[in-house]
Amino acid sequence: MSRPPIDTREHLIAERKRREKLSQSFIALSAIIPGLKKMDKASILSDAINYMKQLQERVKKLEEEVAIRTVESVVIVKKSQVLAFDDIFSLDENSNHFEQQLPEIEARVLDKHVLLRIHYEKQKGCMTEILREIKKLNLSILNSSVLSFGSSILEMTIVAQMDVDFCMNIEDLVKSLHTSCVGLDEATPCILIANGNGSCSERRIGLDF
Amino acid sequence: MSRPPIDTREHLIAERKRREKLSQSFIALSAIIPGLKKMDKASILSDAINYMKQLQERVKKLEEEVAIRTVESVVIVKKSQVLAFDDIFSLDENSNHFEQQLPEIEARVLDKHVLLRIHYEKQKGCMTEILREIKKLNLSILNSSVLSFGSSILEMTIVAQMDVDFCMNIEDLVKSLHTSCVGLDEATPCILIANGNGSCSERRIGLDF
DNA sequence: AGGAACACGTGACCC
DNA sequence: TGGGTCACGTGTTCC
Repeated sequence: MSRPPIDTREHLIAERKRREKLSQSFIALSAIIPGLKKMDKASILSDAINYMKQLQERVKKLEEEVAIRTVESVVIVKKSQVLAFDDIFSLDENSNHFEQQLPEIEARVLDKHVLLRIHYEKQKGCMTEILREIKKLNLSILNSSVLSFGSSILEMTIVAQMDVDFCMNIEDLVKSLHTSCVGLDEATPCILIANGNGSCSERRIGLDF
Repeated sequence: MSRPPIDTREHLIAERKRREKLSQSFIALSAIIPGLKKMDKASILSDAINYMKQLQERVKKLEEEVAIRTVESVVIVKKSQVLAFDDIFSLDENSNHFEQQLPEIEARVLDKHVLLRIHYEKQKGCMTEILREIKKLNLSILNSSVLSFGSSILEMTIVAQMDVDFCMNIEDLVKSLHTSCVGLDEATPCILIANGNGSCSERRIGLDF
């Protein structure tokens, strides 16, 4: 208490500066709050609080959503393929460079079901071979579809159920199928079946599906 | 100017209340700003401003990312997704969050052929509606497949041929179909058809496929 | 009118 | 010791 009022002038202008600074901050704050009608300090503060809480919740929700979408999106594509995606965009979309990264395999799991999608180059008997590989992995095929895309590409979609002794994780499943698909490029034993009408049909050995 | 200082008391306590209210607001504001060290008013305000701007930018970026992940397909994968792939494997693969990001649409082109893959939640009539949308876009459907995945998800694969007047790029095609799929969530006109045997079947209006 | 909001100058307090 | 911050009471202005 009791100080000599010598520096009252300095104190005065210092306090003015401080107030001015605070006022500017209030204005700056009000400027970034959307939909602010009342511009008095109390309103600015309370609206800032509400708006900030809204933003925080929104960020939280969006982050959760992005995390979810990150996990789910594309599920498991091989890194070697993924890294090649950048090149795709520099190319003409109508050109068919897709084959160069085939086969492309994607898997996703829902409870005991597995959805497999295999995009690959047509080869004789490859479809049955793949189904066979899937069965080997303790998956029971529920239904499947094979669509021809262009003249040389197949789009195969399979829904399968995990058998009780299925124990692979999804990544290994994809890797295993990928290996199997690539292995099809090498010679695989075939036999020719006489159809009785004079023609022949090709058939793989040991097919049980 | 110059008012009789009759009501100075009321004025005094009113001003006190006002100040108290402002102080409380400052405290409340400071409470929701993370990492705030200095608690003086100037710091609270400026930190609030900075933090709020950060939040706004973050929301904007996250929204963009979610939009990208929603609209874009696996083929048209953005780099931001690709870079996140490493994280996928550290998460629980068996959780089924898939429904939350549906529909997922993928398109790829090969000469005049288009391969469409639509992964989405089952809804009455959605399949025919989607086929109809595809036709609207000047695409002739060559063949299609619908597989049920789990109890509520459909995996639809379609190969279509571009009509002579097809002129969309692949990205717009995906966006357009996405919009259509999302639109199916809202009410779409249906009529009930008497089957003659006393039962009824639901049918969409205006189907031409 | 009379309530509400503001800026001001000042005394006190704290590193 | 000062530079920075605060709360206070007051005068003024606006609706």
